[in-house]
Amino acid sequence: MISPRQFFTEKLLEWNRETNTRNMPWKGEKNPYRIWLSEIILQQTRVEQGWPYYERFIQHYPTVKKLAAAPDEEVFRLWQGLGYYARCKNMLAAAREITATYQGKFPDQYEQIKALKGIGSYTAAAIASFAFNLPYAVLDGNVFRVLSRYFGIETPIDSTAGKKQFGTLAQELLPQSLSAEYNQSIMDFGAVVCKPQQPLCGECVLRKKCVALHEQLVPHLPVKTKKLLIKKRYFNYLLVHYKEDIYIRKRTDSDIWQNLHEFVLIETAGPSDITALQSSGAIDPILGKTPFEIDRVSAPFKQQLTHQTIHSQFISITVKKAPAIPGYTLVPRSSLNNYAFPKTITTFLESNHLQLF
DNA sequence: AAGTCGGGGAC
DNA sequence: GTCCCAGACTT
Repeated sequence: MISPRQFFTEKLLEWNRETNTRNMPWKGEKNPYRIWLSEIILQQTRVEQGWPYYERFIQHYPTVKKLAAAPDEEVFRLWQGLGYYARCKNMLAAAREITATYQGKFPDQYEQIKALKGIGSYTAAAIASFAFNLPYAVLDGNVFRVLSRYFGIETPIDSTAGKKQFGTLAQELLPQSLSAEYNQSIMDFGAVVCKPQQPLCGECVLRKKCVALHEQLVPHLPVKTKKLLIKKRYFNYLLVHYKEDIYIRKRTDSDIWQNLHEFVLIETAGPSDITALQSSGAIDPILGKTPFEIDRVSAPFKQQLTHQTIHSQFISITVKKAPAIPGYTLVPRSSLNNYAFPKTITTFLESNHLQLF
């Protein structure tokens, strides 16, 4: 009698060879730089969303040295719209580390790979196995889901105990000589068959021994404990025009959108308008006594983030003298396409055809 | 151990 | 609205 574990591994590999038709530009790739780039882009990101970004980055930066030599702002512009911008910053740091320390040759040992910025246990295992055939099992959202269902494990995957338990199991299941193929198989299987919603249990090659299916636990697995708390925030953006220039700054606080740019921000606890902003004295510390003229006020914009709902509006004003606004700099409006902005701002800009009112 | 970091697609 | 995606880092 074949054990559940052996059944699992063999059926998975068989499914990959005979049934799996999932195709991606980096599949079968052996160039560690390309594998790394795809893994960074795809962290918490759907394949369909990351795909065009991957193509663009490979075109602009065919080697890690090219990426390392690129100006920060240019790279952030390419990353614009993809989210989780710390990935971009860490990616650049890693590219420069690889260039400086390893002469541009991607390190081929797990510990060296994992020591690079932005590379955690998942990405290190992915690079180690795909590029170098090292026996490290990947543990991502797909793997958690497939393992928890097939083995009927109810330990929360977002707990320390869960990560340890699933990590140990995943490593034990890995066929050491087939790490690349196996890792690819289990992730594709989780994405195509053992999906989060409406998994294809009817045609699943593991169904005979799937604990969750037999105990009707499929919709309840995997278990997560943390619940999401979503805050509402209200951003009032002043588009302060001086001649052909406008004020912007780079966000640096420990907050969302680090390293992206924005216009003059007044955050309020609730919905506000220009009259309320003036009477509350919120504008004084920014413009001082500089007289200004209100040109136009935009419709409200809403953007849903994982932990926050951002309500924003854009207020266009003109000044005849250029005040010193702390933290902000004047740049030509025509140069705005050289800077990376958050989605809510690019959406606003595009809705106005870059006319800024 | 818990919080936080984007944007988008499926339901 | 909800969930979650080829996770990692900070506090």
